[in-house]
Amino acid sequence: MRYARDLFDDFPDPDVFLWNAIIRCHSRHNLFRDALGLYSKMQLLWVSPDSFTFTCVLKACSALPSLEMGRRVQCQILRRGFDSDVFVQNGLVTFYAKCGEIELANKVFWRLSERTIVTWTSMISGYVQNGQPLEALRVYGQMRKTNMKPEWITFVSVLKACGQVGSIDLAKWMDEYIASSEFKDAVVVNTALIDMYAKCGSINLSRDVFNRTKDKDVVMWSAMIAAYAVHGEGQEAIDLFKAMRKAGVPPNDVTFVSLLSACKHSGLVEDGWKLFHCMSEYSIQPRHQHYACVVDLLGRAGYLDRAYEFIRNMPMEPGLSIWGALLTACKIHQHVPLGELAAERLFSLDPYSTGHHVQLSNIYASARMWDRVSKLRVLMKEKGLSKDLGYSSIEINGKLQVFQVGDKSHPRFKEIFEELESLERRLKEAGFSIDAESVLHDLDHEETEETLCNHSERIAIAYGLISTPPGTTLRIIKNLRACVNCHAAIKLISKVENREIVVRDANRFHHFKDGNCSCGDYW
DNA sequence: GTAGGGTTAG
Repeated sequence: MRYARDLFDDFPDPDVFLWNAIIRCHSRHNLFRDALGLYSKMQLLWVSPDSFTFTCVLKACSALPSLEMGRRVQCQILRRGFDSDVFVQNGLVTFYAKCGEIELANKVFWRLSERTIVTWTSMISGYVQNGQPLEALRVYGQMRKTNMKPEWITFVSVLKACGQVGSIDLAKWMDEYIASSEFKDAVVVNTALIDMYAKCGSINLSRDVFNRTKDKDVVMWSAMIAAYAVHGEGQEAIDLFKAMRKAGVPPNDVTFVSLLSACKHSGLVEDGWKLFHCMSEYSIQPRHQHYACVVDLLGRAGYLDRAYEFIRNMPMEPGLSIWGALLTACKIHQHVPLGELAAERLFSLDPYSTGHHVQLSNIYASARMWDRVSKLRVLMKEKGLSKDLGYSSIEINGKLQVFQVGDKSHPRFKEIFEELESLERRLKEAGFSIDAESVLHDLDHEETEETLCNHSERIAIAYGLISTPPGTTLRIIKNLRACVNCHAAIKLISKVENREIVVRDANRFHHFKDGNCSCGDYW
């Protein structure tokens, strides 16, 4: 790289081809700011950029990302008449999507007179990256209507969208479709399939894909380990890691993040601790993320002091995820002093995050320190923090239903609320208090994120109960942060109503049947 | 010599 730059600098009067080459060279080495600097310099020297220059520069703007710089580049593109060049326009779609400006990406996309498979794939993956999987699938549907032939990258984005939606029926349909295509043995596509099935709740189908794929690479092994992690099957993840070593595939840093996260969800503290310390055997430097996993691992298991000690001995400055993990642990184990310490660090690192305030508030509430709860509420109001609305979704007969707190938009909402009341009655009779969180609610008529989630979750459960006959599987998919009481309630419902209930909370699955839950974790 | 991509997780 250095050598290339020296050569370039020695050139008396580089033309646009040379400028393009050196800009691309910097981009390839992740030196995006330098690439953009060179682009500015080139303009100062009156060298006219061409379509190659613009695609490279847009890529650098996307990678940073820098919305402001990209917009300036777009002005140049218009001024110089490159607004019909399909490469440049594809770069623009990607650029806006990577900056989170998905509407602008969409605008550029539909204005184009010509769309290649890359354009379509850029738009689909743009929606996926911005967490809008249904839009991504819609665009894919539109693409199919034009008889455009998908490439393997297109499938990867579509599979990711399916995983985000969480519908197992959709997942199976895509799998069958791909099986009939020329990409059925592609390792990258199969890796995306493994990930998709895991996110749709079926670890067995993930494993089927894994088993049938030859020449597995490190990414595929890691994806399968991550799949076990998300399903709370820590021992399986560790066994797979052993098999991976036996197969002679060296792990990478991502493999270890998945492994450590598998351990922490299964309470395998000592295994996780050993794995963390054996990373150097593979010449992998633990990153901040690995440290965060260990803090989580120790913290969830209740070793709060050990976790704090570990943080203090870290070779790098502990960031958001470290203190966040400690705060979560303090919430689980109701440790007020350490929770306050973690929250203090979080507030200074990220003063305007609602989540951290809510978590600390919940720690206080669980310790019944109501005065501190109110003080915190005042602080939140002063900072102007708004609440994030929690929502839940539920899949019934392949159809996805989304509920938000207090949602009355559903045509059968009256029935739903009645079912909810009857549900609470039945639970109370059985000795469960599902409404513990509403103590907080009653305190000052303001709901925390958590009570909001619980509320929509309960609506979702009620809806599932009135829509499905006993004996069927109920899948509650998104964003559920079921508290201990809700967990107990779902257990009971699975028994009383003879239903299998699959719940996905923030990061893993829980299968409820006959009053039992197969993913234990800390509950 | 240009564009889209698989595993990390609250």
